[in-house]
Amino acid sequence: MNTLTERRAAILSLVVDEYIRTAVPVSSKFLADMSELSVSPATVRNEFALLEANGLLTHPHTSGGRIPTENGYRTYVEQLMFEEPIVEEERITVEHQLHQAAGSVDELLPLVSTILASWVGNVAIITRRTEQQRELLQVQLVDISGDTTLLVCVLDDGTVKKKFLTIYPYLNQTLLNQHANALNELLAGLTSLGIKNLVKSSTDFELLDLISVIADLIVEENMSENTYLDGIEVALQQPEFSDQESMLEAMGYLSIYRLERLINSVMTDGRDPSTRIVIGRDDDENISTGWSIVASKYGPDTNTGVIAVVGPTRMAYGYVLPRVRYLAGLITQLNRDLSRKNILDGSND
Amino acid sequence: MNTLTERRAAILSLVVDEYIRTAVPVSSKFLADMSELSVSPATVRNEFALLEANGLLTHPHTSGGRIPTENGYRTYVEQLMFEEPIVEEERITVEHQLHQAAGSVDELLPLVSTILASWVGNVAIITRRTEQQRELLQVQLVDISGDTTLLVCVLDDGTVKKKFLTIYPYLNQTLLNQHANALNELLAGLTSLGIKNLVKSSTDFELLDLISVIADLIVEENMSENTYLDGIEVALQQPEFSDQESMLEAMGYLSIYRLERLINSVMTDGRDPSTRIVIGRDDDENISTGWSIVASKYGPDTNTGVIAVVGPTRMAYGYVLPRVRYLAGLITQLNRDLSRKNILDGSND
DNA sequence: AATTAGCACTCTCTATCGGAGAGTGCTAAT
DNA sequence: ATTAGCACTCTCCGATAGAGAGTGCTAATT
Repeated sequence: MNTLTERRAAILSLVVDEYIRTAVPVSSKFLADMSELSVSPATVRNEFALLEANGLLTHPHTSGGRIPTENGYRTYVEQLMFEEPIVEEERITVEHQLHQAAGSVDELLPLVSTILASWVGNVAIITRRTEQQRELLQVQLVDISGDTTLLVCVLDDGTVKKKFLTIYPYLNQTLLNQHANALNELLAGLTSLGIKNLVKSSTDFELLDLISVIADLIVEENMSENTYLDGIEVALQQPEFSDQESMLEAMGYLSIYRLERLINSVMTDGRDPSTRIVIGRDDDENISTGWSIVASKYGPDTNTGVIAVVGPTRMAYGYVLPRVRYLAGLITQLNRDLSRKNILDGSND
Repeated sequence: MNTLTERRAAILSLVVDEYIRTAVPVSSKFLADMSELSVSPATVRNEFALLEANGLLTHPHTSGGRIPTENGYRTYVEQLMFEEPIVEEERITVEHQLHQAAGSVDELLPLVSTILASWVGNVAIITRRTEQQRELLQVQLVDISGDTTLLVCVLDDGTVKKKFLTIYPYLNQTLLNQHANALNELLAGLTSLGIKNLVKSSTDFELLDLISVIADLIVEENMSENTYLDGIEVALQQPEFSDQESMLEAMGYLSIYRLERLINSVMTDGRDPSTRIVIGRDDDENISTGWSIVASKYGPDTNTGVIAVVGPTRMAYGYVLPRVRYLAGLITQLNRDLSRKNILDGSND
């Protein structure tokens, strides 16, 4: 195994940069002509050969220039990549767009996913963990029809959860209101866990079943409400998907269900960093060959959610990474602002 | 203009059927070899020439067989098409799948769109009109944080609508409950129109602004909640979209926002039939060349919503139409069952 | 008068060929 | 260690040719 000399690293870096930019294999002549290297094509070719021996470059056919291998991309990302800084103008644009969704997380996250997707020209996905510590603010029971009652729970982040119930014997709205009042007195301010503990501690409540239903409903994960995906169309314009077959395959790969599982498994495999780049078929991940993920956890908790970009391995990592990280920080900040506001308000009561 | 003799009609029908099936231009020899016609290729060619003169057929290049024009498809659909009956087995499968979503319309419609899409191999879309006559069942006001209050409205079909408000001066939860009780006494059982009339009739209510907000919120159209789309992936597998460009163009065309407007405009242009087939660029519609729509209104009201299939003009109309109609009827029936139940339950009180 | 056989014609499709161009690997010279 | 030189490989592109499919038209047939 040869060492990665400085010049060799520079050449690898240039090949990756150029291939990412143009999607065309990079030739020795092209690199030699660049002022930065001031060596002849033959020298570059020698370095090519060594980089290829190290498994960092390859060439699709004998006379067609070099492209990075997956390991080449990994080396590039870990050691060589220049992170394209976010210029003031970009920052202003993003924050301007986000102003429209200052209200709640429900509005914030889909907007951020759209912004990220169009920013980096790839698929953007944001998953959100259901906050286990959310508190129940209010319960409501509404008589819809003779045998259908609607249970409505409002949580402290403004989320509204509902569930249709069938309650025997029939309870009219007046009775339902009485029950709801009793439930509110008992449960308001509790988390799902708190409610469950309450249930455990004593069994002489009326409506015990209903209380359990509420505890479950609060923490129910509903993927379509907690995962936001955007950018499929723009991602599919890349030359990687220039024929119908690869395009359909990509569409299948980019299904929100698959990606949601994938992203979460990548970020919850015990590694600590809040930001990860997974390139191609990694040993211990079930990512497909040809695909990469740039993912970052966002807060305020270590477990709040993940924001990620998914695209072909030929991805502008140096451009994508800072932007994913930046938006993750922005979401964290906005979340923190919201919850701090709640705490302050609470102490005012 | 020549008349459409019986044999000429049969030939047109066979060409359309065959082209729909294979996406390959149909030759005179092929039709002559079919037992049904028992004429020579030369005769078929003569008929071809006449059909072409009438603008019902065309040929993409001199020696490549005939394909239908948009007018050819229209004549086929209006006069010649055989409607493929739904066999018992299909019916059972569909009704079995729908059993899972007996609960509410929210669960029913996305499932139906998925079923329809995979059934006909094209994009299926279902739009739902917000029912203007829905009654408000209950209002809730929840204190989220010092300057944010959540308004929650439950409607008589089980829909829950919410809206964040900023109320000055600050009202704590006890005060909010009092207001909510007052609002419920005043507004429960009213439609949006009823509430607006109430507002008009007298102006001495407290919280007049809030009442207006509620009236608006009840009838607020939220497209993403009321439109269901499925089948893009399966539709894009058709040979019409065999290159990246046409595929991307199709993806743009199949955007849920465009289609939602399109479908509704097609079905609300004053024509009476509950089922329509629009083929290609029609004079008075803004459908694109190459695309067709098979749409049907569903009930129980004349205005409840539309279920439709969208795909290339080379669409199996005889297969799609009965299935769209069948599912429209099925939705109507299920809706009717639901509302009848409500009426019966109401009279029992 | 309608139908059909016959035939020349057109156009597509596919394979093949060849040359230009790009890029490489290797060797020998610097 | 670097580089000039050169033979070699492979792609890309256009031209060419032949097969095949299908047509339009004319003249013969029913």
